[in-house]
Amino acid sequence: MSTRRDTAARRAIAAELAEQQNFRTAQEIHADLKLKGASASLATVYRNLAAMAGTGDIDVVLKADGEALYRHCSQPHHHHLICRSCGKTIEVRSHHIENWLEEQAAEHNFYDTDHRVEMIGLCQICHETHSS
Amino acid sequence: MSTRRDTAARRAIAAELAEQQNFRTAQEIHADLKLKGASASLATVYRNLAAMAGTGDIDVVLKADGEALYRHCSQPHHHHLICRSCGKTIEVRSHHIENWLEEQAAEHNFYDTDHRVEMIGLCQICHETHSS
DNA sequence: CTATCTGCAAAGTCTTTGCACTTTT
DNA sequence: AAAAGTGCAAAGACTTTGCAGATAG
Repeated sequence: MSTRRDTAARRAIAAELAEQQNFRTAQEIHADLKLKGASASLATVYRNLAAMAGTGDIDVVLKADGEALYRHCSQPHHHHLICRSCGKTIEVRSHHIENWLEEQAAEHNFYDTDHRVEMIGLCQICHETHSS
Repeated sequence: MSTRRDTAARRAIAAELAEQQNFRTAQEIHADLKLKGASASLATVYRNLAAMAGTGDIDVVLKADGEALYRHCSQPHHHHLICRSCGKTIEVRSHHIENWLEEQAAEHNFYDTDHRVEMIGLCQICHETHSS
């Protein structure tokens, strides 16, 4: 699982990730593949996602309950604004933030730093729905 | 478990959290309590931590593998710089960041937002150790 | 043909829950 | 006593792993 052969399962998983814009759980990806006929076992989905995440091919974040969310690695460096109800994600970016983060790391003598900024809330639509 | 009675278990858990500065897992807290004689069942530890986190009495973050880390609620709002090797945590804070985050949320019409900023890297000590 | 990958099912972790019993109030 | 908390063990959810069979190179 360290190397990366071009298998049907891996292709299907990669395709599924490429097709969807939002973060998905391994379970969802597995279910979607099954629906589309291009099934792969849950174990295989996990193994491939882990491999892809390991090589940096895909992004991973953790939901509030600890479940992992995967998404195909995108664009330049950025962060997320996530709706806690519908899961909609908006990418945000700012040089200010990046700079500040790097300054902090340097100031405290940290090396090989990486960071993650996540904001969760209710998007307008869900907010309106909930308050009805 | 919604209200908060003054029980031995809750006191022991709160004391344990107050005593330690770093983030601990529920399992660790449970083990430590057992060692100190002031044991409480794992289920009780979880129930109390959940209750305390719910009322905002303690902070919760998720480890990379999804396990929850708890820590007695500290100071004002802040974020963390964590050593990926030894786990040392440094708290960082900045009005700039907070403001920027709020602006972003507002700009995208998000409500009831919360956010988390985490930086991980190697602290100086671990960096030196690793490169030997 | 050999190294890998996949499926399946069993096993592991962390966490939650049902229920009878105990402690608070 | 009534209400809330606790322990224990069973149950859940997500993820990992062992192993035989299938597949890529």
